Amino acid sequence: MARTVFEKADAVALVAEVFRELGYEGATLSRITERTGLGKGSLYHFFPGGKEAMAAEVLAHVDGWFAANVFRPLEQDEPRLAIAWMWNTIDEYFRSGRSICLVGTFSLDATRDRFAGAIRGYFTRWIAALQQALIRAGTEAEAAGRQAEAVVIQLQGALVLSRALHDETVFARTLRRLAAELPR
Amino acid sequence: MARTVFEKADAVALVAEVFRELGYEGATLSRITERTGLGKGSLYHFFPGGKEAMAAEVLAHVDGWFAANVFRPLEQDEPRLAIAWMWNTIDEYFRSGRSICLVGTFSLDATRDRFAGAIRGYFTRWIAALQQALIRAGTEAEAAGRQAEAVVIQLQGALVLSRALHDETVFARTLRRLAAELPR
DNA sequence: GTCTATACAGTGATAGAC
DNA sequence: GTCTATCACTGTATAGAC
Repeated sequence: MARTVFEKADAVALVAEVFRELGYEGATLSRITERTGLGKGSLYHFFPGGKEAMAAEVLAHVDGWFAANVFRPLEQDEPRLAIAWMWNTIDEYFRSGRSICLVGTFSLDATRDRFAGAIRGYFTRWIAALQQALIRAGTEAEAAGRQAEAVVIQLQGALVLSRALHDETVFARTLRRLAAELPR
Repeated sequence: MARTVFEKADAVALVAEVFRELGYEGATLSRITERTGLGKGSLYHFFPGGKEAMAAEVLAHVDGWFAANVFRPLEQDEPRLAIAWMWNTIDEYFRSGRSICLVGTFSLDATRDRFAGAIRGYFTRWIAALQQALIRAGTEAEAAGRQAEAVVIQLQGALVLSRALHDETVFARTLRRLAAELPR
């Protein structure tokens, strides 16, 4: 059988998907091995810190992706454009609700305490970035804060409900509703 | 050491709390034993079906509680009164966001597939009950459906964010915002 | 970098004494 | 009903060959 050689970046992306689907506790090493095709040897070569290091790197990877594709545009680009861009990016990223938010999953059980800093950082930056964009688009500061928080809440909630009902239309519908409520 | 004798109802309530805090995979038998004070002997006496039966009964218990305290009032009582009652009940139940939704937690990882029916039933009945109340309060049917779904989404999302940020005010703020948007 | 073999604690579950 | 002892198995992690 042909050996497949991975780079670390590939490994992180593959492992991320397993954590996303199964949660931290549900993602056992054997399931990670089985779903990624990476043997234990490879996994511990890439992540000498073991399972906790895998999850930490995966969180950092997700945060980096959002920083580049969502947070920075909101912070720096033309605000209405960045907000419109966010709806599309988010819809693609969560595959219209079929995939879910790894950070959200980690928030709900005791995994939160293991990665408290990374989890808090992700959400606070998202809310702050969106608030700034709204302010620059002409919204009053306090209202912008409330609105930004409400958007993140509804995205997370829509992911929960989408998955609970096996119904992708929930997420798409929520995105459309939010887009209509915010400055365009 | 004094032996404490439990009834099954006590056992279900105690076990529920462990699943809520740790999730299905995180709630190992030893952690359940340690946090409830119930030995394995007692647990398997109450739940011959093992861990999966524990979670199933816990889900049924949660559903029963919501049926009595949230769904039936929405379905049968004066709608504006039932909606006002819901905000208070929910706030207490989730201890203002410090506690989270067991059904929501189970929705996000592979646990969903284990209890798909119970999970879907809980959310569909909640949304349908709220939609009916809104219709009886004078809202047009389709708008009532959208609004009911949005409320459940935002409650779930607020629980995620509350926990992620260690910030209870998120949940309280969301409840107030929702209460202001719905008929009173 | 990937594999195999292996350590050893922890997993869900059962049986029998009280 | 509750306890203790124990089962077979899976959990994370490590070591060494290639």
